[in-house]
Amino acid sequence: MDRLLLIDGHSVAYRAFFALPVENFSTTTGQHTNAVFGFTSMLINVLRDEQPTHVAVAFDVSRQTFRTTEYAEYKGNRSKSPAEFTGQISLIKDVLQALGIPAFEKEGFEADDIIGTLTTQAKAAGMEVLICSGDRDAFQLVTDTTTILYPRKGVSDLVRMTPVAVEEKYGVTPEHYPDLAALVGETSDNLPGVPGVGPKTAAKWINGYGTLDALVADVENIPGKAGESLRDHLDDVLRNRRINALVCDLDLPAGPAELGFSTEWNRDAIHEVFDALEFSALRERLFDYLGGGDESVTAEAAVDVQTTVVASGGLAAWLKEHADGTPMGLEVTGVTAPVGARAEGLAIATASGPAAWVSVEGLDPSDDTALAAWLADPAQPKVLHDAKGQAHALAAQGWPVAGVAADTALATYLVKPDQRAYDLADLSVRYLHRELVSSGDDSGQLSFDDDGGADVAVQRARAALDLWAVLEPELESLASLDLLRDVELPLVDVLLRMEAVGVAIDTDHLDTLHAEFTDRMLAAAQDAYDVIGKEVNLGSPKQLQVVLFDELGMPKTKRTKTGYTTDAESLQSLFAKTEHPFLQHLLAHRDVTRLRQTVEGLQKTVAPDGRIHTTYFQTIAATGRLSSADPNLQNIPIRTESGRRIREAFTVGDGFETLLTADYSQIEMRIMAHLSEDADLIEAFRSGHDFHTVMAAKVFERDPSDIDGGLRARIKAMNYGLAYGLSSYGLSQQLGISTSEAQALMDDYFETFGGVRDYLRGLVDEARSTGFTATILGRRRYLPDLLSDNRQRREMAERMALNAPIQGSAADIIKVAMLGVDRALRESGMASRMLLQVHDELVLEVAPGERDALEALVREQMAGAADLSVPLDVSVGVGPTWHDAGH
DNA sequence: AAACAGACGTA
DNA sequence: CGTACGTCTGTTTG
Repeated sequence: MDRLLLIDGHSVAYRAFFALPVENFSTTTGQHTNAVFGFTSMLINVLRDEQPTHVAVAFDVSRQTFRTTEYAEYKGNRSKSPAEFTGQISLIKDVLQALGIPAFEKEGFEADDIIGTLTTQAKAAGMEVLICSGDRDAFQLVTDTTTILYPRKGVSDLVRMTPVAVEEKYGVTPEHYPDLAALVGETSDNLPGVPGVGPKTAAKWINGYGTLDALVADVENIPGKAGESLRDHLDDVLRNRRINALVCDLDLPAGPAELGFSTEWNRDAIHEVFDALEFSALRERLFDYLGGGDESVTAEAAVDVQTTVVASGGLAAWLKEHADGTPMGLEVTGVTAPVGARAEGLAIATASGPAAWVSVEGLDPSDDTALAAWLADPAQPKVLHDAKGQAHALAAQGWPVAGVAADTALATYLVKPDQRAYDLADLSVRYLHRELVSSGDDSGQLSFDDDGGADVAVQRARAALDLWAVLEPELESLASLDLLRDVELPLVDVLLRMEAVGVAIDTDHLDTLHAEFTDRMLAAAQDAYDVIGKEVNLGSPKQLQVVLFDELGMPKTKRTKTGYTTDAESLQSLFAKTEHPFLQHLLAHRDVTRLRQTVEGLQKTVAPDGRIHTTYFQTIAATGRLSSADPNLQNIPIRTESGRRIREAFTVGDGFETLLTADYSQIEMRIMAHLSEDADLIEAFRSGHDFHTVMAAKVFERDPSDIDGGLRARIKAMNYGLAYGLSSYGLSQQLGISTSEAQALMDDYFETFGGVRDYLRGLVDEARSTGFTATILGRRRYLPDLLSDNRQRREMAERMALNAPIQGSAADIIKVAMLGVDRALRESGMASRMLLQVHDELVLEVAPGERDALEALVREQMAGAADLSVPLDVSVGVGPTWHDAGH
């Protein structure tokens, strides 16, 4: 049967534009090509996977259509398309022309109308139709023979919208989809729907009445609030329905039968276009498809990989042949968490093509030995993506890893620290222009994985290796190669061991706390209910708002997106005004509920060894800090007495003498002193007296003995706020003083510490001109928003620019300290070990008899982690629990 | 079931 | 209207 593929060119190109970062797709002449790349990539995939016999692409011409005449605000919310996008549409048309695919456009109409018309004609001619569009209006065309390929995310993930799929998703048949859309509205087209009517209600109505017309005819009898709302907005609905109906009888220059698609291409034309776009990888994919037409062609074919599935007893020989001291990509599959880690398979890829897959199960003893030796050999460089988890898996099999020459997740993090995720498949597309076959492909019908993920793992191993080849010069040009090699990479091993060791937990103590907090929670809730005479869900801000502002008539607090805040600070101030006892019980309930939650969370994560093993993430925080998760041990309470009792549950483990904590005092202000070279600030630290008092004495020009608690508190708040880009408003809020007083305080402060003022100002200025900030170790953070027209974004970026070098340098320093402590511990042969890092604090477990030596070692390594113009002060505490060891 | 919002713990 | 995080609960959306 004939099969017609219709593509909404604008919609797909626009999706591609936002799915692929524009900065990674440009020609040497500076032409942006991300949208062209994404569009072409999708086109090739669909041609390959769907094998259409006829193809056409439809484009929008301009914004002016019969729809804007009907309703001037149609798509009125759409901002102008970005400058980088304009121009790419015409390049897409060049690609289409080279491929002999017709492009349609029609003045006054949208691409969807062209698609509607061609679909109608094709159906009449008995053709099967596939529509690729990100515009939901097209759903009305879906039938048994017309399917929409709707991009779910990015450009490679297409969902097949069949009649069943549409009905499953929206609860109505495709022909009624526009009825539903008319009721619900379409934000992207700026078509408001009926307020209070969502897809559920709309579907119920339409299915009840059969059609929108029947519903409208009986509109007077629709019950409830929703019915009233419908009557109030009936005109909108009818207008929406007129607008979202596709025109299916346009006069077009060609009909479906004339859209026959052939791969008898003019290869010269294709080469010319792809050369100009610098799409070498895509061209290969295109010609692979042309040449083979074979179902097994995958994107993998674009690189030359010869996978050997290593049979039992064959690994030693394979390694002997291929492990020649040049870097190899490694990917380990299995369980990669600190607890329960297990390696299932390993893929090893060489840069020249040969690759091996080996299954851990049933590994021959000679293979085991050879593999262990290769893994542990520092002279056999390995490149991994996100090595720590994989190293856990290998360690669990008794295979320690050495010679990790690069971790491409860490490398990318140093290049782009603001990205929250570093998925290898994404990076492969971005940097290598290569798609990886994904393992968890739920939409993909073809799964021919009899080697337990061999294909996927081998591709990933190779991708990591190739990615490093791209990233290494990039890091070099950023002067960040040392940071990777000397800090981030060696830190992986330190974190690995900290995670594996974990921290001992007194579970009985946690149980006691849980019982106690539960009692207090129930009591506080009962007290609160008694005051207002009924039970509400105290954990629901929505219900609380009803009680506080409607029923109790309290003054309104600060607005949130959905109402008024009920946060602790606001409840405190409400209590100050009203003295209503409900507020006290509510606050008490919040506090103790929170503590109980924290305890429960900890209880759930205690491993069979009686210890908690957190996971440290090294690529999350844009400033360079670590983060801790599952559980987060960097936010265990300390401020309140009850909270501190939770720290009593973190104890010294069996066979060890005590816990030791060591933290930097005022590290961020010290970094500021060093970087600003402000003489007074430096002197304040060198004096060795109470820092905030000395600072206050300088600002207020008094003797330190004349500084009272109030003055000290003001300067303390100022000191802390400084590196966050504190405003006079923020300072006034914090101190409970007027904005003008706060401003005066800031003025005095900056007059005293002119060097600090100049430094901070220079920081932002420099970041604005270079586009980034840098820490003492050269860790960058890019802040393009410093040039934003939007004031809020710009000011946010300015505060980030103030904070990033300070917070980031502190992160650099403690990372260096951790490496030093770890190295010194191993070199001295001590049995004590590092357990936790909490940004400026380290927690260690002291082996018997090592207490004094360990303290000296830790002090030396932490204080010596950076050479600043002020001393790096370290305070140390010792005790059987984290609470006792704290200070 | 997943995503978002609000709240709140740490440095 | 102060930076950087992670996690819980309730609520809305798909």
